[in-house]
Amino acid sequence: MSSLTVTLKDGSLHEMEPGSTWSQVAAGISRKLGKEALAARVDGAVDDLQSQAQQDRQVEFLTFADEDGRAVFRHTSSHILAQAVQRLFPGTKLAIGPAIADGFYYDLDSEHVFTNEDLAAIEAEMRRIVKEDHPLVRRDVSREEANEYFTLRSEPYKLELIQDLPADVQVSLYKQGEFIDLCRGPHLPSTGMVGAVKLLSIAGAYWRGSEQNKMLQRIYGTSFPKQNDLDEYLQRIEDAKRRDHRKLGQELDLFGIADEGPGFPFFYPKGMIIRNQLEEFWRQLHRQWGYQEIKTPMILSRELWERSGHWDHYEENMYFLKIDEEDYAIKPMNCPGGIICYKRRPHSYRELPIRYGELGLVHRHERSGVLHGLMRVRCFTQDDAHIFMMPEQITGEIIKVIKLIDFIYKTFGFSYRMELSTKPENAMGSDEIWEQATDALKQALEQNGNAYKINEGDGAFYGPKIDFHLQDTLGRNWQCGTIQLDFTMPECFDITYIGEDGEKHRPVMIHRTAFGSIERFLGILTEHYAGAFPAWLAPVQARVITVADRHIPVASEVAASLEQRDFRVEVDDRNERVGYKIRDGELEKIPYLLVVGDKEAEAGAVSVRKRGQGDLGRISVGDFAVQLASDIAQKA
RNA sequence: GCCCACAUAGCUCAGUAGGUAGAGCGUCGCCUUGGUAAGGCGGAGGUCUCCGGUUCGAGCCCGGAUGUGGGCUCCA
Repeated sequence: MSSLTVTLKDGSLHEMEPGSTWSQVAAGISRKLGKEALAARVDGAVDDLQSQAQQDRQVEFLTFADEDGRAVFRHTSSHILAQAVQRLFPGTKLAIGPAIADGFYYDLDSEHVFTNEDLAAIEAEMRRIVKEDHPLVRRDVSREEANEYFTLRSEPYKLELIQDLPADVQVSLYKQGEFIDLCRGPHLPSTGMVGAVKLLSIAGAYWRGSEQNKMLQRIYGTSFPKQNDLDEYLQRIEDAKRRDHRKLGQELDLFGIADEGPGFPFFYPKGMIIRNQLEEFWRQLHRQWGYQEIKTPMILSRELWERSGHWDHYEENMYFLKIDEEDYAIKPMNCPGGIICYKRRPHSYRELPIRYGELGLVHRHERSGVLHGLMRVRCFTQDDAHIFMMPEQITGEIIKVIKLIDFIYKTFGFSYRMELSTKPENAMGSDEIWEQATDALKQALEQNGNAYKINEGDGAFYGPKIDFHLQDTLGRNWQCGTIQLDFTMPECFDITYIGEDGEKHRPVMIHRTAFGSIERFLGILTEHYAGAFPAWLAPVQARVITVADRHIPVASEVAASLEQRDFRVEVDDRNERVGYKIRDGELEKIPYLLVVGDKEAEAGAVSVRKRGQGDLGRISVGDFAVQLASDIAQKA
């Protein structure tokens, strides 16, 4: 019988025996690939290595280095988790157990409340299953057979899943040892390939993500081919914890949240310096980019919020109050205030676009369970702006905003991705207007050459939006910047401009932020820099350290001279040894420590110690000032 | 809001069989005047988150509230 031919990733052809599996094909290519391959991508679709190889296919072998390969690896890990749980806790009902970014989870329903001690036991059982090295065997079955099986096993969630599978989907089961799960696959050939597993946490999760449904118990875990990789990953998690902005905010005395104000952050003097630097940077940039700054009131009348649509569409996030028997609301957004500014007098088309920037403090009611340090709070300062323009200015203006936001993120070295959110259920305005606005955003993105993902139904109630998502050190994404295009509010507030023709016309609005929220951005920055803020942001840029008490006058002179040049300087004249004060300064992550003793006093110099780099030697105060100024100018 | 866990000095944490609280760091005082990541000695500092219960007696056991953490849901 003649051999079969498949095309490999690099375009080369590979001959193989009829009836061989992808696994055998991989092994035939190289020993290494045979060992490392986890799954095969056949004509674009990921398949089991155990599947029979077929003639004339494009095949690519996936290893742990591939995202899809990792997903298969983790998916099999989640089956092992479920198997272990059912061995130790018979009667536990299984919901779903997918692979996620850095691991996997399984949602379980059990009378038993799982504890951390249970996790250790389950983990041990998982290792046993790995050691037992069960092959995973796929079997396609009829719906009737699947229903029968899971009815017999009393697995209500599986039955519900089967019922909701589209009619044309083949139902399949995967078996490993005594354990059988409903699963589309693909899977590793055998449980023995899962080298190292670790269960990380237990959390509640609603069945199918809906609060209407029962709360299940979710066990999170991760797995790697080698113990070493797992250890490295766990180390990374530890490092990330050390960078947690809540911890650093406390340690560096920057900001915090008191029990007296859940979700309402406090900024201490040092945190305030960073904040003010960010805001100064923002103001300077926005002046350059043609924005004018405004400030609008925190409390405005019910009538205004009814008109803007917030009263109907945003009520559950708002705080209300009465003044002299009249209803008022604390602003959850700055836009109505910006519109009132625009409306204070008529505008000519010659003035447009008008860009009103506002660092506006907004309050939003967030559910108690979602609060998280500075990242998720109940009051925050949006670096907002409202741009009023003619319809023909839309694309150009949106591209400008994208460029401005890009410039800001690059200043901090952040990577980000963009998402376009479309009309939500709870929306104002007609479908036509939404389509027009959404198309305008798409056009700007495409014209500017930006890649983006579409997020159906996630727009603001008044318009579609482009969101910017930054990635933090834990790999979490934070929504920061946003650009929202709005045809609705100009209508609600009946705002106009006088056109070339002398008639009134309706302007279009952009709502946008770059930082998103100063608070969240500062939280992200704190983690990004691990608290070691660059000199332009650092609360203390240099600290002068005295060697002995007799150097206090010289140290004060050095500090005064630097302060005169507008640097943020402190003197540590405590009666302690140099080593002690150095250690303190390093722990406080101060960019420069300047040691002043006899030698420096005599030479009119300072010994410079740069954060993380150690002693750089003696230079004059003037030279140091030049160096620091250069760091600040470069935002380095 | 929901599930689970946690809440002890300014901070980080011990407190093991219920018998009216401990350490390190920080702070204050004294000694030391020391050259690049912690000198020495001493002192002060706590209604053990709050409310209620069990008990002769509660930091510890029980119930509730509040807050925090990990998630779910929701968002900048």
